[in-house]
Amino acid sequence: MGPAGSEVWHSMLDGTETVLREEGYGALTSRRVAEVIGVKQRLIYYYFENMEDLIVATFRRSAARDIERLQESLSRDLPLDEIWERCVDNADARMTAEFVALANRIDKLRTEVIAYTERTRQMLADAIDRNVVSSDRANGLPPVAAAFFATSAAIALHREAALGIGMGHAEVLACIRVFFSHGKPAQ
Amino acid sequence: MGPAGSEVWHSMLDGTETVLREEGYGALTSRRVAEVIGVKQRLIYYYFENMEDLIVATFRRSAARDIERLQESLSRDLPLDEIWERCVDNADARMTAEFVALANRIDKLRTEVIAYTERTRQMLADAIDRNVVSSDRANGLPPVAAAFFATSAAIALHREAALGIGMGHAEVLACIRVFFSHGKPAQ
DNA sequence: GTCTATACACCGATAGAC
DNA sequence: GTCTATCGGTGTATAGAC
Repeated sequence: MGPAGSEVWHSMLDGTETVLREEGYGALTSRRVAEVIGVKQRLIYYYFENMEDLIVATFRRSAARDIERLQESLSRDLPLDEIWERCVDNADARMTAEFVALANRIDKLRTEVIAYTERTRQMLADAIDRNVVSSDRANGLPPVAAAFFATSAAIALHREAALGIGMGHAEVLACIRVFFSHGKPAQ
Repeated sequence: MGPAGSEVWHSMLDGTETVLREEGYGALTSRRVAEVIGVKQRLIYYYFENMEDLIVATFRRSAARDIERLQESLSRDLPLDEIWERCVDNADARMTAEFVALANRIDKLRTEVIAYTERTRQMLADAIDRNVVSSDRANGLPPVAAAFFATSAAIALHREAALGIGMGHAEVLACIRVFFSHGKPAQ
């Protein structure tokens, strides 16, 4: 077994991300990852016991980075609209969708995806709760629902944009910006 | 080539839907579809030139049914909340997500998915426009954005439920019900 | 119309040289 | 650590009997 955390190890995770993002999980094979990063297929199995382990490791690294970045945004008490910008501009939305699809048949990955989803939803809901003025809450939109709508919209926006659909996107972005700009300015 | 519209032809589309819904597009193979409907794999290629044709035919039939059902709901001037119930209770939401994933790599399918998405969004937006009272529109939620939020939320609800995530779902459903129950009663 | 049988490509994973 | 070579399985798609 090759060393986890080494340069080659990281490049294998990079290759996995690239294939997932650009070609989807149907193209995610050990041969394809090896080709993308310029090594021989056999080497994948020196660093990982099997493909599932490689996939789980890739998601773990990606999720850890995401949560770290989100925490950093929140700790600096950024205005909500900036947090939203970081969510929707996240180029990994397509990749995340592929991970979710894979989670339906890889048990170890499902556990990770569930934990990541619930963790980030709670973080986003807490941030909304701390920052959104009460008039918005009077509209009957609890923070956790706002977090859900925002992330599900972000995912759908990316998915449709990838297909070439733009209908209603401008209106949706405008609505979310208005909602998130109702946050109190950083104390 | 076997006759399109025959009993066997329809059962092949049924099998494709079943596999997509229950196992995802990673499991969608000619062998699997044949097994599910109880015929030999060779027969698939008597009725369809290749797998892509089978997939496109399946989506076409499913989309046509969806639009017909939506039209029927709208023509009877059902209250909005009933239309929403039909959307979110639609057992095909999982299947639709798999079609979208497939559309990223099957050109003929992408065209169909785009047309279907834009058509149903317009229909839903029009229905909202006709039925939602003006106080809701004053909140800054254009009909097309409401249609987008509702469908993206419905998709995310199904996707997360399939993984075993339920966080915030009750709040989201309550919000949508409240919004849609603001519709005027059928004239 | 439906079948058996099969060609060929590519998959995950492993043996073993260097 | 990285390689060549290969096994068994499974995918799409086709040949040809009945």
